Amino acid sequence: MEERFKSTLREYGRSITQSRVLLFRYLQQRGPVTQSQFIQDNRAVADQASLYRTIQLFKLLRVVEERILAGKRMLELTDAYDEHHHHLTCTQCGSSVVITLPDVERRLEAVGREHQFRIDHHTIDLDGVCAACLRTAYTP
Amino acid sequence: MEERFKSTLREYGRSITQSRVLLFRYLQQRGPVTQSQFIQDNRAVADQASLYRTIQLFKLLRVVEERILAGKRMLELTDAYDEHHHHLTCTQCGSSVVITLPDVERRLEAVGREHQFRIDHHTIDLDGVCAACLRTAYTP
DNA sequence: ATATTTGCAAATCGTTTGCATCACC
DNA sequence: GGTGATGCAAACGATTTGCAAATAT
Repeated sequence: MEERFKSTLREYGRSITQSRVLLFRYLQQRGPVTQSQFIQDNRAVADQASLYRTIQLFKLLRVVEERILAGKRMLELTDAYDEHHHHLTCTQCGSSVVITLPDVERRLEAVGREHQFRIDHHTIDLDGVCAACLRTAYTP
Repeated sequence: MEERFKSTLREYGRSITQSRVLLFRYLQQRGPVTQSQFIQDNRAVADQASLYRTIQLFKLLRVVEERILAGKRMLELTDAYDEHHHHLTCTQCGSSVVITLPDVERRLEAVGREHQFRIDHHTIDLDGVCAACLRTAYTP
């Protein structure tokens, strides 16, 4: 997906700079991340101002999007730069399981058609408590 | 739902103040709203500091939650204080159609069980272009 | 060679806080 | 009457900006 990312930058006349590539790779490896975590983790990669500018650019080019997981606002690569997927997030430990839901998606397409909408994008995310946390929780 | 809201305040030893009730009603009428719009619209109801404190409290008590609709971060009453529903949001005109998806929800319950998660909450939102915008858009 | 991006420092914006006063129970 | 909530003004932190230097095309 890095190639597609570079093509996007080229396509819109943006430079393929070292820090942009590094930040893209960071997002690929890190998965969903809070904005503050993103800034913190990349202090060495670029100046704060540039980090904020990069987030803006990535949002503008739809390389990243915001998403609420277990009540927290996260940044994540969009489907075009990552496998399309959904999250099953544990509100106890914060862990996230990636899931795909092809059947649900087909159903949502149909719902869109029923309302004469052209569906461009959907969000489906689940919050709950994972098996591990359910096992280790306090029992009276 | 206002009664339930008041009970919640009572339950947690919080006062049922005039401004809290007014802000709750505002959210009921307004539906999803950006935080800045919320602040703007309620300058007359309470001081900025109180408005921010109210948002914090409402989030803490899970009266409101954040949600991303058509890429924008919105505040909205949670299901406990509003009918459980989902959004079909038009990215052109910003209009939002409320939909319910009982069959999809049943399916997601099952997905949770398959992963041994206890699902507490889910987010399903659709973005696209509504019939009206599709009709009125520029055609070459 | 030119255009874009970066770093730095300063400015700005939204949000939070302390404290005295006010409203609710 | 006592506790919790509010308004005000000041403080704070996160985000943005202008501009000169650096990097990419």
